[in-house]
Amino acid sequence: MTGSQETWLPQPDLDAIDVGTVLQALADPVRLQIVRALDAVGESTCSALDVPVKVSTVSHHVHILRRAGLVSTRLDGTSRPSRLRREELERRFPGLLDAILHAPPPAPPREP
Amino acid sequence: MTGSQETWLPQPDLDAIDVGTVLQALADPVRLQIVRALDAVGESTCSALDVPVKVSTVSHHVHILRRAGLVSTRLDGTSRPSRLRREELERRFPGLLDAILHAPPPAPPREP
DNA sequence: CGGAAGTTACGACATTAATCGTAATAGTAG
DNA sequence: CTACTATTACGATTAATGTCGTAACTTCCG
Repeated sequence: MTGSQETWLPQPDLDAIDVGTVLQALADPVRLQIVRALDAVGESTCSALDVPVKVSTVSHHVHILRRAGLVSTRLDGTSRPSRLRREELERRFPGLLDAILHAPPPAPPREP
Repeated sequence: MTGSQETWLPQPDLDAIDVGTVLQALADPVRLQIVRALDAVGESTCSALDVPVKVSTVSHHVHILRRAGLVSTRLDGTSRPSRLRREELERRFPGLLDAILHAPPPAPPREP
């Protein structure tokens, strides 16, 4: 049919992931920024992400996100674009990802 | 009427709290355990919580949770019982606390 | 086949954070 | 007023973790 036959980097079964692992993965500001960026663009490689750290560090963070079950990475030639595991996460932790991604930004401190 | 006149430890305005701060506070296993315990019993002091660390460490973790806007602490004589800021958290981050507290435990790895 | 580009694994360094023991503080009962 | 209890602030130690530079690896294209 489609003949897509895509290959993916090995990723954990979400049922075996504890919610604490997910929270720990999302605790880092850079990783949260990566998750938000992936939510916005849908799919991206490490080098294409606009984050204030070096590419090798981005790769490290994406690796942690993948181990925590948050993203899946596709093999496409020399490129390895990653995306959020939306549907699976919604089934495993209903409402969690949405609650985090749609959280309103903090109000600035009141100035006199 | 009731004349309760309760006093509380200073706590931040939830509107000024970033979701990243909340996630970072919940990232530690001990703190997540504390939050679950408070969810179960409603209110508790540091020394009454059943966690595998010393009381001074529990106090440290509760302090972090309070700074992150997750718990509020009441002054009651020599006792300082803390509780979750449920309603406020629900208004600030709808669905977040429930998603975390009601997350199903991980499935054990398949054994042959 | 060989050069070029993108990605990640590896090792090292710096920073952060968790934990504990002890001391200081505040309230309560006798 | 004094002894006792509960809590937290403080300082020190140890364990994690984020960051980077470099090298190795894979794929694509001429």
